[in-house]
Amino acid sequence: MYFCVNKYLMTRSEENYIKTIFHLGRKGTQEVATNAIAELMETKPSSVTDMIKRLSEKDLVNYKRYQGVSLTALGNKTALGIIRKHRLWEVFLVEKLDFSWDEVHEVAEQLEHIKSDKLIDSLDRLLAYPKFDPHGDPIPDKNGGFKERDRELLSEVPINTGGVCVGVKDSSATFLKFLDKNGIALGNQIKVMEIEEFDGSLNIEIDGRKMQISHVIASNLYIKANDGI
Amino acid sequence: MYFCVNKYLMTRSEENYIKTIFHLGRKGTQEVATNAIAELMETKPSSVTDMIKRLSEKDLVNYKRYQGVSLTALGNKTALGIIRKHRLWEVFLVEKLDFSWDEVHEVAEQLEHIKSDKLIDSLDRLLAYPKFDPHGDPIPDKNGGFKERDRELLSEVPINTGGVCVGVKDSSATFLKFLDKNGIALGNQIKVMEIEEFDGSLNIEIDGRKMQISHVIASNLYIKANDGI
DNA sequence: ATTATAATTTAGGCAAATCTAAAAATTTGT
DNA sequence: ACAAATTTTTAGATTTGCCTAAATTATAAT
Ligand SMILES: [Mn+2]
Ligand SMILES: [Mn+2]
Ligand SMILES: [Mn+2]
Ligand SMILES: [Mn+2]
Repeated sequence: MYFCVNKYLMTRSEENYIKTIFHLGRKGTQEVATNAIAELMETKPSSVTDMIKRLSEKDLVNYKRYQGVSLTALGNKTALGIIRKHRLWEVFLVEKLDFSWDEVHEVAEQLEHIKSDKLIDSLDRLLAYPKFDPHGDPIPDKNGGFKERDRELLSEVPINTGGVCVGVKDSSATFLKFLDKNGIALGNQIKVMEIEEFDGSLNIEIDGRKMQISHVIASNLYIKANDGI
Repeated sequence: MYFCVNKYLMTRSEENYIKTIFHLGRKGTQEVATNAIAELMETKPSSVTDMIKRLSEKDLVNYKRYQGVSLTALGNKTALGIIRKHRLWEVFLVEKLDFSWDEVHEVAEQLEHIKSDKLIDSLDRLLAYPKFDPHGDPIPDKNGGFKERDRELLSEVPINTGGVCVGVKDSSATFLKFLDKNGIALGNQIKVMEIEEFDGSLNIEIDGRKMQISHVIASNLYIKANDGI
């Protein structure tokens, strides 16, 4: 098949594999391991091998036995398309249907597989072309254009650093509900006041209010440091 | 399986069969034939038999070999849930995303399978609880409540009858585009002025404008007759 | 009442996506 | 360098959903 724009022929399962490989490929720059895919997708390595072969057949991934897998240009573009849909739907659910940020992911996992360019582009327009999803993750544009916002983990910045909370690393419902309960949200001004040597916990000031958070919490919050004067 | 609320375990294919059986069951009051299902779903009778057995196993349909099939109470409720979703999504596409009424069906066929009560009920609220979809078909409420609007085919009403165009029987893109081209839309006032004996074509007045339409067209337009004084 | 026709079901097979168990290749530890 | 541990792949089975071809049952025609 020459020039196979296979976007519309892909199964849901294939799309989910491509998306997972994309996410795993971002972290390390190297090839993605079969076991890593299996673990993240809660499936068996043998199933992964099967699927990888099919994806390789369709020119979505580069694959050599025992050597791990990586996305081709086509695979990458496909992944960005799915992620665009996922994140736009998440914005829709929050902005238009009053979902909370811990409820959107599950439904977006389904909606991201709906096939219609017109649908997703109209949705984009309805939402006024948002650049970030409810968890602070960037939304690829129509052409897969991606602006990775420059941000740092709260746990990694030096003392006295102030900035805006712009994202979460873990976007599990558990963590998000924890943040809600403690009044931590995207957009808040956060300043690191003190770091406990003993357990790495942080004393922070968040929108003027003082509180203490564990290292684990801090290592799952992204801030964008305030512009130095 | 006792008390199996299987709504969330159903496959897309199963849902499509249930929906088709529902639609076919509405017309004639009797059992639905295997061949009728196969034809409407563009599949083979043997495939239908296969699926019917599975659905029967799950208590969604009543089935006796060679005797046709009908929905159980559970099957009926399931069908109404899917149709509710389909039609609400169609309204969404037209009202919020500026789709035209001939573009919505295909996408709604996909969206109707998204599983989330919260999603569909929020969508219902966003749309202000619409009672009819863009083609004039009634939208079941949360509990499957259905108000079949009383309406008649334009081809069946006597001469001089006037009424509002409230629906289409055929909602194929071809027919809908034809109506667009000829300035016929839901909400128009239509009055039958004359019926040609030769070919059954009708002279009508539509929102004041006179035009002639074939019998085929008239037999695919529903009107609600004006209240007599 | 047979026979012909039509509808439906069965039998057997195939592709996608998964699994378990076993084999093969790679990596690690000494 | 070689054995042990780990990772990955293969082999073979299962389920869903579909197909073709053949058999069965029901219906219509004479
Ligand atoms: Mn998500
Ligand atoms: Mn997100
Ligand atoms: Mn429709
Ligand atoms: Mn409709």
